[in-house]
Amino acid sequence: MPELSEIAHLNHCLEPVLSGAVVRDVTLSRPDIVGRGGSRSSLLMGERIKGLVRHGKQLAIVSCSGPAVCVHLGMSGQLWHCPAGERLRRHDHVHCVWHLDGMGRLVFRDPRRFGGLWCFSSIDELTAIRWSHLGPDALSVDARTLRRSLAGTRRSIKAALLDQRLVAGIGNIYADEILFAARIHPQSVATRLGAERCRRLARCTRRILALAITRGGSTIRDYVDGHGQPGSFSLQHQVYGRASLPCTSCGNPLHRVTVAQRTTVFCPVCQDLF
DNA sequence: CACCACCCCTGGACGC
DNA sequence: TGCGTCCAGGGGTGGT
Repeated sequence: MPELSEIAHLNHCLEPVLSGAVVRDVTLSRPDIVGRGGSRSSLLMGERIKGLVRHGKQLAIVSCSGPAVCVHLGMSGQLWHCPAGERLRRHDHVHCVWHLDGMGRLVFRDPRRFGGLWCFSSIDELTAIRWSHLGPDALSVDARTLRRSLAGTRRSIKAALLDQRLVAGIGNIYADEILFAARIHPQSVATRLGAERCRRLARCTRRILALAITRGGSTIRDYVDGHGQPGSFSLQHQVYGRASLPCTSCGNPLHRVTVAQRTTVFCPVCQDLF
């Protein structure tokens, strides 16, 4: 389940490999995964790749002459580089393959098809159309911005953190991990967090995500990085997937509730309700 | 406008 | 072993 950390790690893995590569051909096995009426020809065919740009959970592949493709991995999406001469590790659910001139292939695979590709004439157009409604990137979110965002909503803090319009990049796994680190109950009303707790929340958000990036992201089921390697942050999850197991801090059993239609695990002792 | 329920989809876990 | 059922969740949509 790729979130910001997984996409950031992907960015680091793929950028050196893709920068300067020329897209010789594109195989689009499932045209319906391309949004905005895009087609095979609008997927950077013949373009030289300039670099990658990430915002939240989304990654843009930007070409030197302008056109850009936005990649969203959704729930089960994978994007990896297959070096020249190597065979694809998996063929099932591979929806798009970019054949790079002398540089192997870039592969997009997404079994559940919650992800997709979107074509734009430039990174500016992509930013204006697709990213304009997203909040600031969670990796560098500051307390003041976070507090301003939270002040305008009466939802639970967990629901607010998952809302990409307020902060971009936090998914279900890291929302729980961040709230545990900040010792805030997920069902706390967002507006009731004062300045001090917003500072703590912003600090924990940046720290947890940055730590996860250094570990190569979480591995839950499908996730692999740009080289096809699984991440290792799941070994460090304090609450996610640990319902009824002892809290790593106080030893009491962790609780499981549903918040904003998402499974939520927290420690009722360590995390205060506001 | 704010918020919530529902839906899309498939693979894996689990029970019988 | 094999089959049926349930669950996971990002984000779009439509209803309240």
